[in-house]
Amino acid sequence: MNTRLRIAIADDHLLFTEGLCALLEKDSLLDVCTVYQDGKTLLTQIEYEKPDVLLLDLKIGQPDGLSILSELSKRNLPLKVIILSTYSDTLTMMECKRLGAHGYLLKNTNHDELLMAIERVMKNEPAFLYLDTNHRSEEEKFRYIQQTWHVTRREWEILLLIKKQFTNQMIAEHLNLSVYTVETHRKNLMQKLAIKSALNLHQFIQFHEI
Amino acid sequence: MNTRLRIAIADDHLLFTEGLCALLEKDSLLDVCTVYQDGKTLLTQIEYEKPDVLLLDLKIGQPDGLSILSELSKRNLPLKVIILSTYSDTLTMMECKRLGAHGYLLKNTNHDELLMAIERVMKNEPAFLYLDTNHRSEEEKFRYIQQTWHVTRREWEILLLIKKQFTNQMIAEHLNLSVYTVETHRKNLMQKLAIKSALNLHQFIQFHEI
DNA sequence: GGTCCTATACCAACCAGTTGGTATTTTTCG
DNA sequence: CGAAAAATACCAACTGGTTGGTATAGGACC
Repeated sequence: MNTRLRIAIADDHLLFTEGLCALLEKDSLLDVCTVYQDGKTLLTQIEYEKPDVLLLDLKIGQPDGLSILSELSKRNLPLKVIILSTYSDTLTMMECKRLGAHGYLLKNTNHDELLMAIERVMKNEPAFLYLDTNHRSEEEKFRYIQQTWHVTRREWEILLLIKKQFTNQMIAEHLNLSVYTVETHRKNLMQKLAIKSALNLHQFIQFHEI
Repeated sequence: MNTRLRIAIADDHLLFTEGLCALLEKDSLLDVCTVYQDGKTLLTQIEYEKPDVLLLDLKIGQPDGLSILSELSKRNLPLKVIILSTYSDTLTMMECKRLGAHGYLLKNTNHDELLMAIERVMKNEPAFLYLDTNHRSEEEKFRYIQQTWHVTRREWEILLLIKKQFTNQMIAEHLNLSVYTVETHRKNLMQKLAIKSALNLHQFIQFHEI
């Protein structure tokens, strides 16, 4: 059987969904079967539509994206859910993964990355932003992290040492810096990554397989 | 093809390996093909012996267990490695997992658990002490953790709250205790689990899927 | 009744990271 | 060259966890 993949979109911004439809249907292997503009419709109708992949905007209403995700997971349907979000917020991403999402993309992603993500989830591989790439080189990882969160080279170096459970003091000695400098880098890192504690920073590192 | 599984044992205590052989060969599906008494012999001969499963004592010498593990991982053989260790030390366990071990058992495990672990790794499932059981109930998890590390009921409760990133202050309020009491419980927990920092405690929680 | 375990509580000193500033130098790039 | 970004450095106040103590009350088990 070689029928076209059935894609559903859940987003309450018509202009966005229309654009996305046009984009996706250029691909002869994809078929956008439905657009849901609210959560309630989605939850009542998705079992009749039976899409293969759902592109779900987290900010959809009634109920919200996370509730939908958790409800869909409970139903155990043969459905891959890819979250489309505007925020590159790791904790949200982790929550989505925990609730059973198969992928997580930023809305400023491009056509190719979306297709790749769809391809990946259909092969049962995770498609979480950068998470799906633990085979990339350090340098490639850095470039991705840099592009997404505007992390600088030095901050990246420090991130690698934090990963190794170095304290600020140890990092300072290792890089021949003042502890104050390390504090500053760390502070800036946390601001850029929207992270609130050392623990969350470690979770970020683990999640992104840095 | 339904040939017997070929098991290799690497341990420098003859009495232990002999006992283990006898135990394993009672099972008609298993065949202990080799016993290695040092790391060097293991590394030179294992590719000729081609066992399906290696039961590796971490404390074997020349080179030590962790080096062997890392070397074997690099060679990318069709071989499952189950670590046999005397210590229920989570950090070592995590290190073994990172270095590519497929399982990790304590030497005081029993025949059944060993067979189960072998079965699991042959199905490509991890067999790490308690890790392989995220389908068990909270209560079963507690009993296992309790038996392995002598964690008390109250300490367990507090562990569950630490997992949720509650601070000591929040835990105290939640359980109507003094912060001091929570500190004490936490202190005892860390002593029992041989853990040195809040971060390691969280790693323990994640590793054991508490 | 005595011992052991568990749970509770307290304390001071300490360590590490966090926050919200300021400020200077060096590098990069148009 | 000049502006912006990056890297460096400093500081005080604060939060939260860690260490190494002590101590008491209530059950459980022998």
